[in-house]
Amino acid sequence: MPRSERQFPAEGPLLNLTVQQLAYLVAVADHETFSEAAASLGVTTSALSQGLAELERRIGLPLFERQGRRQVLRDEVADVLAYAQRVVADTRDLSRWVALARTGRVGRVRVGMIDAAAVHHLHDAMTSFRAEHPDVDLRLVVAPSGELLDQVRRGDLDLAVVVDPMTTDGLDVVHVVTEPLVIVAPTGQRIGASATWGPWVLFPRGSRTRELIERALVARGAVVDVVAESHQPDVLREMTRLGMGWTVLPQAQSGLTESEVIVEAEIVVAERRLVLVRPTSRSDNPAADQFTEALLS
Amino acid sequence: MPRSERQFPAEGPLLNLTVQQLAYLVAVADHETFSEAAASLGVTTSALSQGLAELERRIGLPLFERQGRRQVLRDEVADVLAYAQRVVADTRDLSRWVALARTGRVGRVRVGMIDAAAVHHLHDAMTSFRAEHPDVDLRLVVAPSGELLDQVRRGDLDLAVVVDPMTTDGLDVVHVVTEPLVIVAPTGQRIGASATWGPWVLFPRGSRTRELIERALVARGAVVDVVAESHQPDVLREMTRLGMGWTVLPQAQSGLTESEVIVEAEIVVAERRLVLVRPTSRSDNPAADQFTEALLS
DNA sequence: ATCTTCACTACAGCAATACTTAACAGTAGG
DNA sequence: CCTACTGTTAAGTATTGCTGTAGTGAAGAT
Repeated sequence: MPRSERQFPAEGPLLNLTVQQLAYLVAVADHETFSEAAASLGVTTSALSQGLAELERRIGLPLFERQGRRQVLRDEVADVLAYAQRVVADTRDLSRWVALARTGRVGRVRVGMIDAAAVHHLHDAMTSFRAEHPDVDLRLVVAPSGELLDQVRRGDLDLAVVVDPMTTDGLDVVHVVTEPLVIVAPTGQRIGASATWGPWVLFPRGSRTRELIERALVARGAVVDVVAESHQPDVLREMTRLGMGWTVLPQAQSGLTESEVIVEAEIVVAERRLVLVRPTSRSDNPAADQFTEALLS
Repeated sequence: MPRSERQFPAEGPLLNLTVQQLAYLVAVADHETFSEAAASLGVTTSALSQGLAELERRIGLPLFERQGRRQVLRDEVADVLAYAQRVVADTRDLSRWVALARTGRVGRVRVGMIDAAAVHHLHDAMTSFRAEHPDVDLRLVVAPSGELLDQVRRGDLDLAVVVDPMTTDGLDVVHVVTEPLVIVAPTGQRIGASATWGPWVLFPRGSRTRELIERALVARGAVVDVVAESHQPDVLREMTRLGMGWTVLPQAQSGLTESEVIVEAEIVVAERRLVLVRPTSRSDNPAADQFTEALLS
């Protein structure tokens, strides 16, 4: 159908109005004259006049009547004005919300962290972020690095703090902290030559940290015979206490104070880099940007 | 300020959105895919896609995320969707209201009538209009023709039924009814030769009907000596009963039945044309159009 | 594995819109 | 009458919104 033929929206499902035009109407209702109203909106009187004429045309009803040299709203169209005021007010609210959302002060951040990061390294940063951004909906998933990376890639998470992965396709990676991995011998045993170490209770096969640990142990000439596995450092630590075997843990989760570690030679066998990963195309979540900034500062 | 520089509405008072774009958003929320939504609105997918992209750009926040080959609303922006739904719903209501207003089924009609029209000639037409257009706010002013004409010219009335005026500048005039003006003699007196008529109790000087009456009486050779005046036909009629003098009244207000009038020769001295007047520029009040139609049919 | 379908996007071209400035016109008050 | 103040109209320009066509990439079929 040629659009020029339908002079009236009578057929039509919906009036096509702009918020701008409605704002004009509201401004005119709030000010004595078109000129004042136009000034209050920062447009020329001409623009206002034309805009209102267009609004009138689209609605198909006369909205104004001349009174002397001014033009005033007819009171028949109080309903239209009420509508305009409602929409403009709603839009103002939306604008404010958007302004907040764009600066990351409201929004949602879905964060993944491995346990060490959540509990030890970034706990304080997270609590202070919560305090400073109370309106941000912060959701935390604690899981092993591999799972978290998958979720970031799938878009289920906005960002994650994980052990530095090998493949970083489609991800932005920023270093957060490097933590030492320390050997923990069963209760009562000394750490001697690497050939005497073991057997081991370690993180499960497939885990990134396990990989780092195995490589480090092999490099030092240790035999890596694994007799038990767990994702939970607590569990591994307890097994060493029970004498089941040796383990290697992030220092923060080893249950050893720094001084305890230092007195033992050779106890640090490796280190792991914790990194923050985000999808590369991430100009899209200001709240996540804010969170990232909070973590890195 | 060059408009191209302000990339973001951040500074900005108000987002400039169109109802159309919001309708797109709502449609997308209601349908599985963009294609369906576009079809439901009768536009191409391309238009919908571009429209939503534009909306996204103006809001400055990502609204969608890809899921496989579709694009779905992010749930972070539930607020935006709620806003859009509110505005679209309001606009739909407005559209309906406007449709009614344009066909004159809602609105306001300010009507002026001289007493004879309101009470005798058009009473039935008005009551049936009320019944058929219950949502039209009908306001009636009863006053002499001169006052009503002024009010129509000032725009205080949408239309009026008055005695056919001499000057009709800026007014549309349609004939409604012609009514005879009959002589009423004081009780007990016969209507003889015109020279014997009088003295008179008549409508006030300045009244249009008075003018018609005087002219007619003079034309018939009567002496027009006026001893009392009133705008109210009842009052004039009563004065004749009290013997104060003769009068001339619209037949309907004379208190005489048609048969009573007919038996007397010479009793009809003139007639007056009642007309409906409206401002010439009157494509602007559908309710008034409807009312006019009701009166004339 | 490739082919097809689906769901959306990019681009060109065109009409309509929304501004600007400048010139105009009607009214009120000296 | 002149002036100041309304709002409107005209002309020119940038922006917008649409259609149609031609992609692109993901899911599913053969």
